[in-house]
Amino acid sequence: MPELPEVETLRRGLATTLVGRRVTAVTVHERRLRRRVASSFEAALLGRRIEAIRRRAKYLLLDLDDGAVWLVHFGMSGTLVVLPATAPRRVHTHVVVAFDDGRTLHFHDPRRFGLMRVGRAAALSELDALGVEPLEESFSASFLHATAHRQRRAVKSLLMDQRLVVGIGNIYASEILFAAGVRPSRRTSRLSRADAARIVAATSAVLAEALAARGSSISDYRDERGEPGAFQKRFRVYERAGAPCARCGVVIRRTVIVGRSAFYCPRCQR
DNA sequence: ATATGCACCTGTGTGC
DNA sequence: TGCACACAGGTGCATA
Repeated sequence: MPELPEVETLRRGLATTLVGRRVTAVTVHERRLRRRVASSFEAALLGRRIEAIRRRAKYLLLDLDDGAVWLVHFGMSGTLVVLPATAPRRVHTHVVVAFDDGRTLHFHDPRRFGLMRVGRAAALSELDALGVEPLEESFSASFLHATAHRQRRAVKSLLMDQRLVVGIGNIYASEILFAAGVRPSRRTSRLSRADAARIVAATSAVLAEALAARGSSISDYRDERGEPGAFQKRFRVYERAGAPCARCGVVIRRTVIVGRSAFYCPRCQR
């Protein structure tokens, strides 16, 4: 579910309520997530204080006062919501963590593609092979062009490859390529330096706009207060197959690239 | 080494 | 109404 704008929105919201709070209870109702929740999970969290909350790629990292990190990934359908201690858990609420101010954090994930574990930062292998952050300067036109030039796959698959650049998933890949005027099926080997520059500029513009809208809510995504984002109202191409392009009026198309839907305007994107 | 396919899950919408 | 099927904000492992 969440891509960078959704995870970052959650990070900001959770930071204001959870930093400084101490864990008073941990209940795991279902251990079968993408990886089995370790039997040591509860003990690793119990009694710890949250010192900071960071984001890397689509992962949330909660720094604990003993130096360990509580790592969360949301898969396709995961959410984290802050609720009163009395709130009932839902069918797919798999983990409930209580804090010393009486609030609880519910991890809800119907499809169970999410991840929840605690470990030393250096031992969290999920973070090892991640690429550059798309809103940092290291994601530059020269970097993208050089990387793209060495490969010949569809550019959309490159933008979604977390080993190169992180945080961009299926929604934002289509939206970024529309903003850049590049067709998602374009071979990376045929990207010009100017194309790369437009993709980098479009990436920061689209992600910034999505962050300002507090992310996209199609079905599952909610922020830490249970509120949906608003960027789905501003989709230019995603899930708009058959509708007219807002820029030129031509009908938006859907195609499949590496097994995922891609949406584009056949006139605005070449 | 690099690129694709498929598996992991549940829920929802569509068409017969 | 029931059923089959396609599809959904992701990722990691097997396979070509």
